[in-house]
Amino acid sequence: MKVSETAPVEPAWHAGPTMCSERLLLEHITSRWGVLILIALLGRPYRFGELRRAIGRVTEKMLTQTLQTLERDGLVRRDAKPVIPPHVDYSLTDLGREAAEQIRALARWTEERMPAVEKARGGYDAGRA
Amino acid sequence: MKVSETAPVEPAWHAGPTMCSERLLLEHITSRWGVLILIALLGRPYRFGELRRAIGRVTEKMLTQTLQTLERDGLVRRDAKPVIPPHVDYSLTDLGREAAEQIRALARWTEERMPAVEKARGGYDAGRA
DNA sequence: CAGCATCCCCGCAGATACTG
DNA sequence: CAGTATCTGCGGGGATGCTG
Repeated sequence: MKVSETAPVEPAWHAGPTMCSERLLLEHITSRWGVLILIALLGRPYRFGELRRAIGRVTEKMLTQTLQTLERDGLVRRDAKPVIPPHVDYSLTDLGREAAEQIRALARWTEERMPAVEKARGGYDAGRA
Repeated sequence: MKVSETAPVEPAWHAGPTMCSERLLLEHITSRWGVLILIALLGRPYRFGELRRAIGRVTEKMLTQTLQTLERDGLVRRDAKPVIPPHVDYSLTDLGREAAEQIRALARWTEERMPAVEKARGGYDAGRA
């Protein structure tokens, strides 16, 4: 889908067993843990365990998985220092910083507009009861 | 999570059986069909079937479901005219327009940066083979 | 410390059929 | 035309255990 044109929406941008790569990238960025990782790294680089504690309630598996996905997309840089015990730093690439800033803006927007949304939800639910 | 502060990331913003409402809102906006609906409606109002055809490959169920979610969040306005056959118009609220513009910006960003991302993916995959 | 390998569950998307 | 209702699968994500 060329979102540069507003409408009509070109099909096949999105779904199916073969989801297109743009849609996949968007999926990665806006994913549950992707959002939090990007925003955290916008502050400063983090080590693995440190990031885990900072985010909270994320399993090692999901953190690893998401970090790998973001690294593969070129958004996160993985810097493994060959020492014992292992020391791995994660930081944003320039590309990642761009993405992170956009997603942070969106996250902030949801915070700002949450009262309005909550009100709308209340009204909607009331109209059905 | 207060994303206004960059780090550390406050836990419990996100996951669990009880996902917080901000996170839910973000989920709705960035969802598979949510993105496409918002972007389409940014162009002009649509009728149900018209929207269905414009987006393509979306089942009635998912379109209905996503529209209801977005309506409940106060992003989409549903205008049902009491005629036979039924005639229902969907359009963006002011809140919805704000969200849609942000998501369109993000979608456009993914398009612009896709070459760089593809390149990064190639490099990453090459390094493992 | 920073992962990888497995198992397992339930939630959401798709398919299908029906209705005001 | 614009939905609702029900069934089913499959895979994302959590829990747990192991490793260099």
